[in-house]
Amino acid sequence: MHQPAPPLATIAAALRRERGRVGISLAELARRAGLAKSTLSQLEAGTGNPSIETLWSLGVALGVPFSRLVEPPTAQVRVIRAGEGQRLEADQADVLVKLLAAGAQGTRRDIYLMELEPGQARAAEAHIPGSIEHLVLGAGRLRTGPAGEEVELAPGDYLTFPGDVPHHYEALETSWAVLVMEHR
Amino acid sequence: MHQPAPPLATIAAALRRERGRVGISLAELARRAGLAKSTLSQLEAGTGNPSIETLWSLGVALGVPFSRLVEPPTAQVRVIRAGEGQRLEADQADVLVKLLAAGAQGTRRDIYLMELEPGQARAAEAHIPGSIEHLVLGAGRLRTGPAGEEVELAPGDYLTFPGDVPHHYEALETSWAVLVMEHR
DNA sequence: TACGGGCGTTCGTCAAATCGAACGAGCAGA
DNA sequence: TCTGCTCGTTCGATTTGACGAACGCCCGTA
Repeated sequence: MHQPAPPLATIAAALRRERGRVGISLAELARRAGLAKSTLSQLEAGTGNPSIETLWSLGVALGVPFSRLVEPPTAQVRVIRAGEGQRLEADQADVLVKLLAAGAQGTRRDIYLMELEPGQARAAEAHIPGSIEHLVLGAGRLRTGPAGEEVELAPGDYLTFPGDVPHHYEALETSWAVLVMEHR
Repeated sequence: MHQPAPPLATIAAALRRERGRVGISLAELARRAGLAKSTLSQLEAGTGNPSIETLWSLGVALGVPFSRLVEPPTAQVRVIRAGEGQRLEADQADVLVKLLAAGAQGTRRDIYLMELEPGQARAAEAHIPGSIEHLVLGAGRLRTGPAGEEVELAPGDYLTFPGDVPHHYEALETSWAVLVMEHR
């Protein structure tokens, strides 16, 4: 898998953008980050290849997570696979998954409503790396989680776990849940 | 705001982990990334402070997004039981809002659990422009929506509407709902 | 007009990251 | 055993990123 963009220009743009958002001068940011003005000046000019520690301290000073500075601004077009919601629906008879709101290009979350009938445990494949699942049980009883770390949920319970490892769903009663899939 | 972890050791661990996942040798990875073996060896040992380009090429060679290498292993399994969790400051007595998952600065969605007692209608100010609210009712009956376009919801119902206009919440019974706030 | 202060850039120096080569270890096969 | 290969580490040489100082610039103000 190829990464989309060379980060040099991206970082320069991100620094200018985030610094403008905070509303401080280049010199002020350099002070807060503990860097030399010259270093920051070159970074914002697109010249130079900062070390991790340098960029990290800038992230801290700007109050933004690290990835904000290296990844292209609008969460690069990680296409939400059109069939992803329906595929789950198709291959298991006693699970119904409804896509409530698809994250448009550039957003990072899909919202599903999942209805499950009691039956044997269902295994789910690992999703794309970096995805996270958030789940709130609406009704019923549900045993779910990453393989080996399953948890039993009651209505109103909230569970989050990485979606990029194999995990299980097992409805102990007829259940439904809200599932928020968070992509990277 | 402070970032959680010093990235030096995190990177070393991430490199070993991801390389093991791909199943290639240190020398092979160095070859694919176009780096000297010695450089990679020191990085995996925790010594050194790689430049962005160096770490980027490793990300490409490993086929993982960049942030995978610098941020601590993001998600673990976490459960918030129906009664647990820290409640947010409620501006009205008969509403409880619980933040289940905050979008770490820069992400675009927060997940809330909202509990409402029946009472008079509650008006919400308009949020920041571009925000969208998604709501799935878990139990009870809730009448909500933008002013003038309120809809009555039953358990399992899903409603979405712009959050940047004034809107109302009115619980007809004791209710709870999952609220996903989508920003920007 | 001259002054002080902050701004962002440029230049020379130094420390450090990267490189290339050599090393010992492990392993397969003749 | 000996050969040939790959692995991962260590050690000088060199490129290069980070620093500090100086520069020109723009504003308020005396």
